[in-house]
Amino acid sequence: MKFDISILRAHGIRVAGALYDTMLAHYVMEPEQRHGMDHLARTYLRYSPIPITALIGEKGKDQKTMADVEVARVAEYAAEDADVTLQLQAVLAPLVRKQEAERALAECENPLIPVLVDMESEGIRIDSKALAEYSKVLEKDIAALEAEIFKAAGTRFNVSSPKQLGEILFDYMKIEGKAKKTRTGQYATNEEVLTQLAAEHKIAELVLEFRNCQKLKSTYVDTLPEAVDASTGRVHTTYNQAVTATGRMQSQNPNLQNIPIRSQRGREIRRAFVPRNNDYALLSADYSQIELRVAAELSNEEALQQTFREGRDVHAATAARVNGVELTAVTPEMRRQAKMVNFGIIYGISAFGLGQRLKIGRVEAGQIIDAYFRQYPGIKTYMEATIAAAREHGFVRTLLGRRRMLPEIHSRNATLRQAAERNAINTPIQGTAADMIKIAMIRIHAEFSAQKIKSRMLLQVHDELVFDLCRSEEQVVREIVERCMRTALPMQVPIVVEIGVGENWLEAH
DNA sequence: GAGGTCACG
DNA sequence: ACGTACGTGACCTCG
Repeated sequence: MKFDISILRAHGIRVAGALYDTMLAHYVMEPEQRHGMDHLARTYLRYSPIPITALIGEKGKDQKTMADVEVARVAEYAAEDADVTLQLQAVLAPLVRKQEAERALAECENPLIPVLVDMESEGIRIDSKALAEYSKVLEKDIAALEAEIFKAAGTRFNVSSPKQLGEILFDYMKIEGKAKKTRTGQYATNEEVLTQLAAEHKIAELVLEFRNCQKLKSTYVDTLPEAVDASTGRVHTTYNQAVTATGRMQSQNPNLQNIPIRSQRGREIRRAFVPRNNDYALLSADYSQIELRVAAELSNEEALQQTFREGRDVHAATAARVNGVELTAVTPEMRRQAKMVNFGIIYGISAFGLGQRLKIGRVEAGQIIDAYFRQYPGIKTYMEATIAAAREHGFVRTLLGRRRMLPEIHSRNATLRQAAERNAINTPIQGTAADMIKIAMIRIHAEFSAQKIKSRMLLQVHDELVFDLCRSEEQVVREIVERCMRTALPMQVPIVVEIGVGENWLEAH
């Protein structure tokens, strides 16, 4: 457990119990300290005989304010020797109020706690047999690739060691004069470098494929079956709800938010995520282009909003505008560039960064950005206003009021300062999308309970929710999930949710 | 435990 | 001259 109990002592608080209010921690503690608290709080809730509603406060008649909730806590805690939470509340609640973060706390984070408790307890079923077979396939591929690599190199070495690989490629084989170095002076052998080399040198291609197989095997195929809980037969991840800088969640031990999908070899792993039994299927619900829609909303950029209202392909529409051509004249290359620019906007664009991604010069990238800002002036205004606000206050907020402090915004070091400026632009966008899906999760969970739905929410992957779908409930579950996700936050821009159902996670997409 | 790499949104 | 696209977690090597 990473949590350091000294934080309690620092506040002059006697340590008598473990429970703590996750979200209060979010606003006043460092990430390292929050991490442990977050886990402790939910572990406690899962095993506590005290009703959850008593711990987190029930919306309703006589529990309307935070102070009211405290009354309920006092009663429950009187029987326990657990005054830590209470005493911390006294110290921290005024801080939350001072930060005007009560909405994020009351509407989002606190009610989310029991939802996550249920999701973690529920777990997800995986097909360990299928993974074991896939492991054998990968093992053979890896052995064959390794043999070919040794042949191409003319020597044996540890292909998994970036240091050894770099020395073989650039010193022993001398395949390239101008080898890139990493920060520490070692040869860089990452995907970008190897892809460059692959055109001329077969060995680079082989190493990329070796790495791909090795990654899939060691991180997913061999590891997931080991994570199956002996008593439930399912994989139970741990979610941290209040650790990241933006308000997104994390999944760990194992991380179920980075299961492969982009490569053909990788996406096969999703076939091994299966429903609990034959009466169930998996349902996946995705927000479409959520961060770009949030950006259009926050910036009040009329043209971008209009594109979404008309339900058009936003990247193609952007390409048409920026290039000054008809929609029908947009080439795939133009669309690809426009997509990169749209992503760049969300990340807090820079000419250098865009140029690198598009493999074009900084000046040319700058011209594309200028053209973009001419077409979408609201985006430009929004970026400037956001940075100005960050400078004034030292922080930025999401729609719900979640804060991110940005002390580096005043740094004399340009690199640090510019990074803070990109954070200022990105955080309200990424964080508001995070607020939105969290609220959707709370409402879906509530409606499932009220209607005694047997289907269960299993996973959250930032803009996607995955459910064990009881087949007889398909219609009603589709309706609840789509509506709760679409309407979680009131927005001018239409929110679109795409839903798929299948025999496994891959087919549900 | 740091560094490098790579899986995801 | 420098050097960034934003947010994460896990695995492997190596000192």
